[in-house]
Amino acid sequence: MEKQEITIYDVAREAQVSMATVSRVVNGNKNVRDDTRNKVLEVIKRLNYQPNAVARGLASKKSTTIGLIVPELNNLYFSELSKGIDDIATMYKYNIIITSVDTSVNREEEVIQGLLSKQVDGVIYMANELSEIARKAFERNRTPFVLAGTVDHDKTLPSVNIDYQAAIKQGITSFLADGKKHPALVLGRADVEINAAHRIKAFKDALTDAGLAFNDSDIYENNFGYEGGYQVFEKLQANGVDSVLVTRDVVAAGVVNAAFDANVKIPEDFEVISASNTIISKIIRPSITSIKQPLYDIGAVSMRLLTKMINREELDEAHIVLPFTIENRQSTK
Amino acid sequence: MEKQEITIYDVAREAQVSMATVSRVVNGNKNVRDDTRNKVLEVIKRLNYQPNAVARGLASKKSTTIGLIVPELNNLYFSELSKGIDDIATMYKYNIIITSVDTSVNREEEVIQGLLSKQVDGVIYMANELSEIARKAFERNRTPFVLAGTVDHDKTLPSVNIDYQAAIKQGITSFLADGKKHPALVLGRADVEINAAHRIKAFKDALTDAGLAFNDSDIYENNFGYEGGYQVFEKLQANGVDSVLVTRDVVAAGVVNAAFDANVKIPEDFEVISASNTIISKIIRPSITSIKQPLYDIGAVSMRLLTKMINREELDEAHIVLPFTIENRQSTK
DNA sequence: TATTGGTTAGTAACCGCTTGCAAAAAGAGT
DNA sequence: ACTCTTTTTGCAAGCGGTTACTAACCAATA
Repeated sequence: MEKQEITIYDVAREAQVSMATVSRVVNGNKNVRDDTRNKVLEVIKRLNYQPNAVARGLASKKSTTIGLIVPELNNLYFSELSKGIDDIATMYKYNIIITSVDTSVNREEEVIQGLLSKQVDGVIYMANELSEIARKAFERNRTPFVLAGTVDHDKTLPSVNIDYQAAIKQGITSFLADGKKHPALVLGRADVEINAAHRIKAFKDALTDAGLAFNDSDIYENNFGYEGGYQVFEKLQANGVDSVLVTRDVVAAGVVNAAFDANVKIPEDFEVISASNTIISKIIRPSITSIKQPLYDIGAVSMRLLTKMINREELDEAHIVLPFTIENRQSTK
Repeated sequence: MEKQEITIYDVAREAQVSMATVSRVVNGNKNVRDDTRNKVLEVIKRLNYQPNAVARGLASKKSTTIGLIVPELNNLYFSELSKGIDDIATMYKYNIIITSVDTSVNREEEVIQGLLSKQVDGVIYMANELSEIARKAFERNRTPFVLAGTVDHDKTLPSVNIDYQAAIKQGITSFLADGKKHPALVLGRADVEINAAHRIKAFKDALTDAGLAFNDSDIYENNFGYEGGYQVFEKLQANGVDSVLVTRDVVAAGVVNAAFDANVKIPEDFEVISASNTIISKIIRPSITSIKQPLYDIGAVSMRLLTKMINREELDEAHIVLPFTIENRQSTK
């Protein structure tokens, strides 16, 4: 008893109207007499008709689907952003095709083309930085794109961010205010833009403002997660660093645990701030003071922005900067 | 200069062949002479032709897209599963439409219908339990479904799991072996199947085997994350519990921190095991002994299973049980 | 040379829906 | 009753592919 899929034809026949009318009813077009509409709705319900979204997409050139590009699936930072996106997407009846792109592998072009071939109505790109490949792919197309929590120096694409420079600067300044003399910065790769142009610059600025000299060796690159953080602490200590701002929370957790294991007193002798406020910062003891980015909101606002672009509404502002705060916990005074 | 989308017609015209031939080339059909194929491929490259996946889907009734249903996006447990799924999906060229379903809201039916209307080739359902709504929706359809880390007492649908009962039992037994006298179980809701039929039963069994009495009050329901875990510790202590198995890792983290703050010595006076081995269990001090479910593998195997079902291959086994281990950390002896 | 059979390529129907256009129906006005 | 509008409805042409069927081609075999 293979169940036949019910099509718009079946409904039309059963309701004794044309498929055009059924289509109008389904799409809420008002040019339908009330009793006709009711008749059609009754049949739709009776047959349990469900429009085929693919056929619809082909005919209307709208898929009610958006693409989401993330660097890693199993990372709370992006999960939190995704949640904001998902909630708004649901509200506007969009589905989300999620694709993870390990930028080290050269699959970005392919992934973006794949999304476009599925006729997504828009794409949200989340990473720390907009890669050249992605930029070019986006510029070649008229599909709307939004960058969420992603730095783009050209500002060609709409984006939603916080002021990364201000955040880092405030963090470093607070170290100095607490009497620390030798702050450091631990980040992923120093050559990606969000780090080079924003974080490192902010770090320099904070030092300069305080009359301190900047030294390249105070920038530590680390991409190796918790273990990496744990290991980098030794270097930090060897170099006399007494306070550190770490971009990724798991790395920060590694640093804190290493300090704890080395009997270094936090925050008295060593302070830590993390740039992503996930639950890890809160759970670990000592808990970690974090730059509290409104991740959920960044996601939600990005998605809202995307819906506006899809509907070709006027954008008040294509580069939205959301406020951040610093959540004080035990790892700073 | 609105760029026209290149269609198969354009390629056909340019290559002076019919669209059928282009289609064959694109789909790797071998009934094409080599020089014809090359000519077509050259044009495809030159025009940068990208087949429209929607049109393709309509004509072929395959979308090369699968649906993924998760309870929460921002939960490391599901993220880890998703990663396994994603990697295999990528390998087989499937895209993933991810949808989160808060089961408390009654949107499950709608979500599943939405996925089906998009003509997904298959669906992976991840939750702790297969809801009745989902079961019915799945049974009405011939779209392949796989349950990943999800209990289904009827075993009507293919699934990939670990042996939850054995895992819990082993955990509780280890408490007793360590000399603990009063173990407890903290879980989400006691009435969902994975808990009632598996975890609670295993808890009872372990006690019975050790000649201890089971008491309903040793089952604690808690769905409130870290804070909830923190609060439940007080009750545990008041009731004389000396060891606890907690299903969610953040809840376990709450318990551990509460114990720490209450100066209760772990593991000497209080032992904790978590049923999900995410990074949180590893980072927290004392680190938490965890049932190490092969989450990534569960995801990967589920996806592989789904591809087999999609291709109508014979299934050796529709209910796969993967091995688990217990990762000993500081929260147990 | 006629027959056969395997390749290669084209024709056109179809997938299920949207939508512009025009016809039919229903009101309105005189 | 008749014309002029305004609404409601149907027709049919796509949307961009896949694929069954058929025809053309070509070499091999009888």
